[in-house]
Amino acid sequence: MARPAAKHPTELELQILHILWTIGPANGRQVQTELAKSQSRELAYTSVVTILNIMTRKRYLKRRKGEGGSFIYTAVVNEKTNAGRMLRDLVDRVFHGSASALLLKLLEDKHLDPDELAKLREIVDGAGEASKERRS
Amino acid sequence: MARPAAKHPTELELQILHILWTIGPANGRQVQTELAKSQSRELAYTSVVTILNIMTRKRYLKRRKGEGGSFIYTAVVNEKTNAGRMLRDLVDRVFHGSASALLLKLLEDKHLDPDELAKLREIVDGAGEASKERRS
DNA sequence: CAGCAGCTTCTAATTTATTAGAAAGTAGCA
DNA sequence: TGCTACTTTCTAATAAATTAGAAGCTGCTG
Repeated sequence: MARPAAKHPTELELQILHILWTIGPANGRQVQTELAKSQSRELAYTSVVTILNIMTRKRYLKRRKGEGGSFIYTAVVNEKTNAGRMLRDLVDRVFHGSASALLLKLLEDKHLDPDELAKLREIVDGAGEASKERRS
Repeated sequence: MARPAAKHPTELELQILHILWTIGPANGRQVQTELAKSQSRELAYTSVVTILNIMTRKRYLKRRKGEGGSFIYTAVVNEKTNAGRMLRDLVDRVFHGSASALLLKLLEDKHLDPDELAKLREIVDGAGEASKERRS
């Protein structure tokens, strides 16, 4: 028993999912173009299709015949759902199940850009108000 | 060019790091025992040592000769630093750089246990207060 | 000193992930 | 209809991750 199958999409798979979440159902050629454009990842067409088929086997995608004869791939996994799963996994594996530890880390992160920090404070203020409401 | 080296410790490596962060410097035998205990992962001694050496090569650990003749392994990477790195990576790769999106997801997570939720609110309240201070 | 109990290092097997060429199929057009 | 420009599928190679046995070294102990 070597290497268990990964619980989450791999890096390349995530990039492809991101493309499909963004532009919607697409064929291999479009995915290849988008990969080259956004991710600066120059892959041969057959490489892209190989990954798409593996992702279909893993049930990350489904495919159907399109007009032009080529397959159209659609993301089966939902972006939000996936993000939630991966976040929960990080909480479990890296923060030992403590969401609050993660939040503290998030707030102390020096690499956060000011805009994001402001937005974070807004959310945090809002949630603070909301919980004050509930308490009174 | 197949498979680039992983940017972060793999699952098994993370479990081992966790052990060393918890009990401090340890030899292969101790790590094996702890793995079997906490992670329900029964690995042969030589398997554990192989991983420890790979982790040493990757600069995750350093090792020195101990009294009993066996090597003592020490974590080089810091737990907080690593958690921060992995968190930032998740923000980038899964939440497209938006820490606030991650926070919203964290707050809406139905799988959070009540204790953690309470702690989250506390932090969020505190941060809310703090930012109110700064504004006044 | 011989042997054993322990360690390290070497070697190797398996699976996943990544990459891509070769071969085979298909549909439109000259 | 035969060529061409696509497509898909098959095959394969490489690297990392995981697992572990075989071989070799070392220091006690009877």
